[in-house]
Amino acid sequence: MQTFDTVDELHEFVEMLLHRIDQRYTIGRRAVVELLASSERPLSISDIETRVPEIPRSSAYRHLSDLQKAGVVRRIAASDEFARFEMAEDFLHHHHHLLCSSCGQVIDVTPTRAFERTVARMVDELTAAQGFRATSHALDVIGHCANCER
Amino acid sequence: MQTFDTVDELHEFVEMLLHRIDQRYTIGRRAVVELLASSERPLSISDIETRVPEIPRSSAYRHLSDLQKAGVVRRIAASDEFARFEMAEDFLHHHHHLLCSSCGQVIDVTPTRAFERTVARMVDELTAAQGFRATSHALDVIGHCANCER
DNA sequence: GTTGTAATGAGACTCATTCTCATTCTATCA
DNA sequence: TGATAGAATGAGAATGAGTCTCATTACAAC
Repeated sequence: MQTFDTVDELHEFVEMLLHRIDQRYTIGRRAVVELLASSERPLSISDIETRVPEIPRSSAYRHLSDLQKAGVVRRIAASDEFARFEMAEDFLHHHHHLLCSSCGQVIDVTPTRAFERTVARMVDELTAAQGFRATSHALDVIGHCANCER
Repeated sequence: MQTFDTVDELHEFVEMLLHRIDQRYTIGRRAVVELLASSERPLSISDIETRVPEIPRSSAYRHLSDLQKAGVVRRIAASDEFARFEMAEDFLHHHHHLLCSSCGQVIDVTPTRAFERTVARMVDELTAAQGFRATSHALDVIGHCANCER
């Protein structure tokens, strides 16, 4: 996992990942990265539109898709109909998601080491029999967030 | 978990769940349930359309949504753009999913008891701090299926 | 500065999913 | 058994998230 002391280091690393796939690190992409990196939780397109209204929708989608290809950003399918985006795990601690099935909110939670060791072992078992090569995993807990739970 | 010795018992249970929410168990819904219950893997709408062409798309969607409300069916967001459907876990063993990010295929896998005990404990820890009430969880393993892996 | 290529913005387009509404079924009760 | 009211259905229109196109703009390299 990478850690970044300064925002500049973050941007440098992103730039490197983009360069790998022959992409430039432009103003618009930088704005998206800055927003996602400073956000506590995964953001939907409309969240992004609200907070950075000067980026048009089509560009936002394109930036996210390019950043995803570069391994900077991760797309997650929530329990409601729209996708959400967050920084890839190289930029964050490995974590899982609590999905509120009432309001669609997504909350990040960090697992213990012990748990992740168990998960990794289990994933190996599960996939080996199927000839499946795992690249990542996600544990989603579905339920109701504190707000919706009353 | 329910187990069903005969198809009739399955249908009886589904009917009960539908009645709870004042819904009838009609021919169309029965056909959808029979298809999902006999399928090895989660099905997309176009899978369903192919195998039961006499059910129109709009009705299939409505049946699935009604059956989901009744707790008979579960909708899963795969890595590609379309949703897939399978019987709810009361009708199946508790299981997790391998998602192929190349072809979108979804494979069901059954975890060991030990693993699920660990998961349950972990889920409790994670959610308690957030005031989140968990109703279920899903472990998705993302990677490439045997077919796409060459 | 020029030039070739990549990135962007605006809006058209696609297509999975949902909605509408006229028609058909079905449970219930006379 | 028939009548009737409410529920379910089918066909197609509508919605809207996400993608694509293409004319314009920015940028890197010389």
